[in-house]
Amino acid sequence: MMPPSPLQKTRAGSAAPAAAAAPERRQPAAAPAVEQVDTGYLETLIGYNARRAALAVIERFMARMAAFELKPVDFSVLSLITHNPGITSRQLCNALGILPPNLVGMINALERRKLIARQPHPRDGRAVGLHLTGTGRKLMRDAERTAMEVETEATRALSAAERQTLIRLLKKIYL
Amino acid sequence: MMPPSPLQKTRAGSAAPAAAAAPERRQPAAAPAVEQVDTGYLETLIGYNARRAALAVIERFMARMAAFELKPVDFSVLSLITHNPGITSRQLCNALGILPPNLVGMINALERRKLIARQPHPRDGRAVGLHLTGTGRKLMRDAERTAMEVETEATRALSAAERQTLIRLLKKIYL
DNA sequence: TATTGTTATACTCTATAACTATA
DNA sequence: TATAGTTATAGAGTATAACAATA
Repeated sequence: MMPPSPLQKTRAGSAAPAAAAAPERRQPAAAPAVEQVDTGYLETLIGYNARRAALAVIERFMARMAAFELKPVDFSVLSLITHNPGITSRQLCNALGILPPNLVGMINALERRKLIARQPHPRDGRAVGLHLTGTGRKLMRDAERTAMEVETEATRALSAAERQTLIRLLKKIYL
Repeated sequence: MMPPSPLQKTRAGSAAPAAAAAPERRQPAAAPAVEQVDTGYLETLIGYNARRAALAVIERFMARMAAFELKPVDFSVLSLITHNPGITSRQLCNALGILPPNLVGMINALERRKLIARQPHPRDGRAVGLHLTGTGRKLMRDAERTAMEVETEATRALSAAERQTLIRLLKKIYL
């Protein structure tokens, strides 16, 4: 997806030593060169850190879910259908922040793969209820187990308590 | 950017009560309707929470930075140049996970706005050092102050200690 | 009149191949 | 030969307008 890059840290405020190999010569007032990139300032920002962390986890998630031919958004859609049988397209859009025109293709593709089936909505003739097929249920059992494995791998550096804390604090940001 | 949607919570595992208004009638084996979308399962996943949180903060960030005509990536680029005068395009790409072809247009646009200037690299004839202009420095003083205000707004629900903890845990995920 | 699902379409973001000039 | 910067271009993701069917 994106080369995450080591992001080596230096403490902020340093003016970058120009030439490490020639310490004796007085340099003219030339443009300095950067030896080690200082990302200290950006790393103080919640948005920067949250995005980097999300990308790191999602990259790992994508690698593992490729076996099921599921992108993160496909997994999210199937997961919501799994736990909300009969959910409508509109409800999916609202829950996931997807615009209706962009969901149509995903739903059609999942239906072509026989993972989901459309059924008439019991009380609203405009809406269509979405349901997993047997094949879909089987796939999602495996996919959700894999998702849990990804969780374990991605949060390997965290204790169980830290993992709980992280999720609690993230929810306080976006809820 | 994206309607974040309230994301009302219900506890997981419920099979969705079909008709709230007609409790007496025995319903035929029809497709159920979903009254309240249950996102409980997705909310147990770090990737989901990190992405939602990142989008929430970035949305707020974009709204405030529009006054400076800076998108998040522009701010990141200018901020790295600010704290690393003489940084090269390649170093920017590595630090931010941007592919070189996609950085060219951004750099050109910032140069056209007289916010940055290219200077020859002191030791590598292929590379170009990037520097802020006076205008760029002035803009970034205001922009970084605004970024700090966004931090305060976005983490309003967190204590200072929680904010520190959140950043520390996020770094453990992606570093 | 408002809403669900849909089509068409545009815009942005991200990714790959290939070129040039310098090392 | 390898790397920095660049061009062109393809693909994925996200956005708005407008329509038919139903409420």
